[in-house]
Order: sequence, then C-alpha cells, then structure tokens
Amino acid sequence: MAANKKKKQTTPDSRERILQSAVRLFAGHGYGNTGLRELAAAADVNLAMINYFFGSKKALLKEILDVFFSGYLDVARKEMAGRDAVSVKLDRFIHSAVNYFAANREYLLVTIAELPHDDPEITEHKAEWGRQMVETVGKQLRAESNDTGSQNIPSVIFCSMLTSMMASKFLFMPVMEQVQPEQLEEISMEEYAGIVSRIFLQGVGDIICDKG
Amino acid sequence: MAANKKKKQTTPDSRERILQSAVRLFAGHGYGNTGLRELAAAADVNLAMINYFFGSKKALLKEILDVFFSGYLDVARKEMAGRDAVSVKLDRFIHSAVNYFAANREYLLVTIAELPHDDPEITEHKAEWGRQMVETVGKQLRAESNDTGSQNIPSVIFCSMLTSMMASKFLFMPVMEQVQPEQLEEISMEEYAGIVSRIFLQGVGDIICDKG
DNA sequence: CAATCAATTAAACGTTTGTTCAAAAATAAC
DNA sequence: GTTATTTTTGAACAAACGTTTAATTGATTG
Repeated sequence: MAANKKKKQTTPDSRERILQSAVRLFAGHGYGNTGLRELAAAADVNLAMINYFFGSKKALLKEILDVFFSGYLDVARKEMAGRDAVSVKLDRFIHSAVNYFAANREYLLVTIAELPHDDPEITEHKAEWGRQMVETVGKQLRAESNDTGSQNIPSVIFCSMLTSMMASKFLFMPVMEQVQPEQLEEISMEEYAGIVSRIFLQGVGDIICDKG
Repeated sequence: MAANKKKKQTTPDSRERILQSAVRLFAGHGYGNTGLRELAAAADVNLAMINYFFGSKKALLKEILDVFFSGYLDVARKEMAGRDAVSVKLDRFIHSAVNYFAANREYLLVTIAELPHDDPEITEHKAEWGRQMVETVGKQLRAESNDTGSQNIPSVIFCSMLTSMMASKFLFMPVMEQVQPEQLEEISMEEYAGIVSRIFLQGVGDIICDKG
C-alpha cells in the first residue's frame, strides 16, 4: 500500500464524466426526461457503468444535489461568520453565492427544478441541507435582532427569498435570453451581484430600471 | 344551435379532471416522472382520453403553462396600469401576484420547474409570455425612470428577480415545511405579501428576522 | 326512427425505460 | 508471472412509456 493515493488514481475520469454529463443533461432536459442511455452516450461510457458507480439513477441525482448544497453551505458558513455587521456579511454572502451559482449554474438548475418534487427519499436529503442552511444564516441574523423591530421575518422565509433572488437570473436565463439577449449578456456577474445586494438590503428605491 | 352553451355543457368534467390531476402530479413528481397511465388513473379517465383532449403529453404541459402565464399576465396588466406612483403599483402588483400564486400554487410549481429546460417547442412558449411580461412591467418602470439615477436595472432582470422573490415561499415550501413547519404555517398570505413588498421596495433594512 | 357527432373504451403498437448479470479486459499487488 | 481487484463490456430482463386504432356508447339533431 503506497498509502498516498490508494484508489482515486486508478479511476481517472469515467465516474467524473458521468457526473458532468448528468448535470448538463438533467439541467437541460430535466431529470425525468433524461434516459440513462442518452447519458451514457454523452459521457462516452457503457450504460452499465452508471449503476456501477452510482448504484441507481436516483442516487446519481442525490449526489448532484449533495455536491451543490455542500458548496452552497460552505459559502454561507464562510461569509456569514465573523463579527461584522449583518448587512456587511449579507453583502459578502450575496457576492460569493452569486459567483458560486454562476460557476455551478447547471448544478443550481437541477437543484431548483427538483425542489418542489415530493419523492420522500430525495426530500429528506433536501430538508437536511435546508436545515443546516437556515441554522447557519438564521443564527447570524438573530444575533443582531434587537427585538424593538416590529415585524420580524421567519428565517425559513428569509433564506428562501434570498436564495431565490440570487438564483433568479440563472433560473430565468433560458427564457429571458430569448426575450432580450442583449440585456442579459451585457451585465457582468459582479454587477448582477451588486444589484441583488442593493435591492435586498436597501430596496429597489428610486433606481427602478431602463433599457426597454 | 341554442347559441347559449353550444359545446361546453356536454363536456362536464373529464377534460377538466385531466387538467387538474396533471397539474397536481406534474407539480409533485415532475413532468418527466409522471406517466400518462398514472395520470389517467388519478383523473379517473381512460388512458386514451388524454390524447383525445390534448393531443399529446407535451401539449398538455403547454396548456398548463399557458393557463398559468395568462393569469399572471392579467394580474400584471391590471395592477401595473394607472397613474399612481410606481412604488404604489408595485405594492399592489406584489399583493395580487402573491395571492394568485397561492391560489394556483401547483401551476406555479410546474412552470418554475420547467423554466430551465431547453425543449425548443416549449421554450418558445415560455419566451412569448416572458416577452409580454417584460413589456408590461418594463413600460411602467421606464415611465418614471428619471435618468439621473446612476445605475438602472435591465427590465428582464427586474422581472425575473421580482417573480422569483414572490414565488420563493411556494418553491421552497416542500423543503422548508420539513425544516420548520411552524414558521411557514403561522404566517398568512397577506403577511407574506407584505414582507415581499417591503423587502423589494425598501430592503431588508433593520427588520432582519427572529424565531430560531 | 335514423343519422350525426362527440365521448369513451379496450387493446395493441413499437420504443424506451432502469436495472441486472456473467464474462472479459485492464490494472494493481505480491 | 500469477494472483487479486477494479473497471468495462454486451446482452438480456421485465416493466413502463407515449401514441394509435377500431369499435362502442351516449346524446343531439333532422
């Protein structure tokens, strides 16, 4: 036993290619509309290799969700920590999360599209990640919550709204780029994160919009 | 020809039952994971009736999207019209749209879950509705856009963000009600609409949240 | 009553689905 | 070089898929 790289070296890419192709296909056609043969062909892999590495189609989906959520949670834990003001932390978090979404756009789309579905086996997974997310973000918010504020927002609502807001560009992109492609492409990811942060923290105010 | 009810009376419910069951099943299991036999059983209808009334499974999905979008567009046209200030119209729109989403939750979920998919035949449909939506909302916003405002928001981004924000509760509900069921159920739809409106117009400000 | 039309049925069509298995090829260990 | 172990293969499985057809029912109309 060389003790250094015991297993991973011998599996160079097949498993990874399956995962990559799966994310791409699930995001584009949907999980249910993607057949394992189509996936095997896209990954340039024998059909049986999918279940050899992942066990089942559903387990493959679970892994995709896990990869996305764990990365998202890492971002939250990193940016929401520390002793800065909540607004500062939220601004940091929004910028990091938007960049994370952009870098893992297809993972995000698979996750969002699967959010409403009620397969118990998968809902359990999603709920576990949601629990950690709400806890991580909620803890920081409660720390600064001076109970004088009249109407407070439940943290599950808070997390859902913020996540949806950050994801909106990617969720609507396939539609909106057919509506006004110029508007979407001329805006950088940094600008987009800035818009999300500003609206979420200060509201849409007087900025509104232009460029019909 | 009695000229009063020429056709609709003789078709009491079969078509409607299929549509209702389809929305429920598509929202819960996903479009791709729902078989037509399962749907026929849920609607208590013979399998062949589905294609008899709708032509194909895909056409059934298109009808669901059309029903949702046309209603959503009606809300936008109604509430964004008039000579009031944009902030007033937006507040009205948000309250009406949230209520519309709540009343047609499953339609909303089907639509959102299908948003990222790239079936050209369906994307075309979605884009046509998106075009009208962006036009309707964007026109009102440009009317009050005093170009002194430094950084303006593209209307496609604006629409996407607002829609995502309003939909967030329903999109995350299946997950979040397993995280903290109490928080979700104790908030009324009117309160939720108020939160969305306040955050979108004024930002999260000092309210933040409570209730771990 | 006969004719017309819409609604409904059961059965079958050919594909495609996810999954499994035993055998072969390739790689690692000794 | 010869075991072990892991990866890859092709073939097959039963089940489910979306769709179509021809025949039957029910009501409406002439």
